[in-house]
Amino acid sequence: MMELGLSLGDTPKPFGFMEKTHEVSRNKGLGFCMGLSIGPSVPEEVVDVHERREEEDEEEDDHDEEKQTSAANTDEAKKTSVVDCGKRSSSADPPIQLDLLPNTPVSRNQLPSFLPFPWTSDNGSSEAGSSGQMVRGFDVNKFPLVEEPEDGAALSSSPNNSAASSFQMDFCIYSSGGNKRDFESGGMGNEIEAERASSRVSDEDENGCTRKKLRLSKEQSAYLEESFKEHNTLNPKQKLALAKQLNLRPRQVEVWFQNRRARTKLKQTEVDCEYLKRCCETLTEENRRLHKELQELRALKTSNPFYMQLPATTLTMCPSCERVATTTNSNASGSGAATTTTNISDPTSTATGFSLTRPRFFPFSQNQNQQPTSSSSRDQIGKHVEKSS
DNA sequence: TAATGTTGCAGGGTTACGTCA
DNA sequence: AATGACGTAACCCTGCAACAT
Repeated sequence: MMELGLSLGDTPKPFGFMEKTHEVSRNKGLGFCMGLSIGPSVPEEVVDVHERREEEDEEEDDHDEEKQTSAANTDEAKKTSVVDCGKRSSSADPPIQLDLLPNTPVSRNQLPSFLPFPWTSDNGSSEAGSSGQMVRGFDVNKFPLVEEPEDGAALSSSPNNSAASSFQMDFCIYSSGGNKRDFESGGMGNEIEAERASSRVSDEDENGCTRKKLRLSKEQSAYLEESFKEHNTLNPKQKLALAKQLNLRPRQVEVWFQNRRARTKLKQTEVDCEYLKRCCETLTEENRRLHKELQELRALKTSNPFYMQLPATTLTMCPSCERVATTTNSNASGSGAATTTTNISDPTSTATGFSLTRPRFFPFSQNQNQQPTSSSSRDQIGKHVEKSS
């Protein structure tokens, strides 16, 4: 339980960001016990898609096997990892905006629509149509190989669109070596072999094959980004399907998602820190104001002794039902038993152990007759937390 | 049934590379 | 041309959960 502060002033202006926070706090609570909460949880649509994805994995896997035989071929995968973006205006596509807010709808038309996801129902339901789209978007068989100098030069003319993505690394993948946990048994075919091989890259310092940083193309990044918005984690089938579609190694897809999650978390942490900083500043200012009001009230009490004989209004927070009860004390001077009337006014309040006494007449307040209302009382109470200490 | 080993995965941290001002 | 900042792909390590023995 956290003690609540004593507010003698009128209702200050509400804080917009606290209003917004209430919605967020329903999902994942962090921060103050007043429901002051930050941080998005997993959006519902993400969960839905993820669950739907689980159901569709089986049939999509069959589709992938039919559609992506060339990408599964390791020889082909070694030769090229570029995607066919030439038929789409890649440079005209707007950059993908990172959306950290869970309830913010993501406009699908912000993103390049050249490819359906292998796990979406659209793609899974109509194999022919999706397959055709896929061919238009990422037909690796049509694309010139990177090794060929003239074509490769044309591809990577733009520094930002380094379409010759993974050739340098792929060049030394399949030579030798092994990794600590990559000796699992089970014949899953070429894809697993490719993934195993991709895991060995770190060990390939001999033969002059050091770790080479590879920039993904815009199309690959955009597709991965869109995929990440659908679900921020991958199961093996999703990983393989994405790798096939983008002509990347599954390890690359896996790493990209790991890094993407890390970036999201880092960004969210920054947002949270900024928010908490603003909260702290707001509370500090409110505390300062309340102290000032308290001093003024005490000064007024000493200078005008009749002032405190006015009936006072008490707001009491019911710990059980978490509602604010308005209590009118007919004898605030303390000379007799007080008769009280109670009105439950705020069904949304969550504070506990809250009680404040406020004179009906408040000479230095701006809104003298304003009572804490249901829309803002919780915020008011929340802002009074830890101020009285 | 508990203990132990294996495997896969996610997260945190780090490194190294590519890009840009 | 050199350089530092920044973004990010790739990696390493660790912990955890699921599973098998």
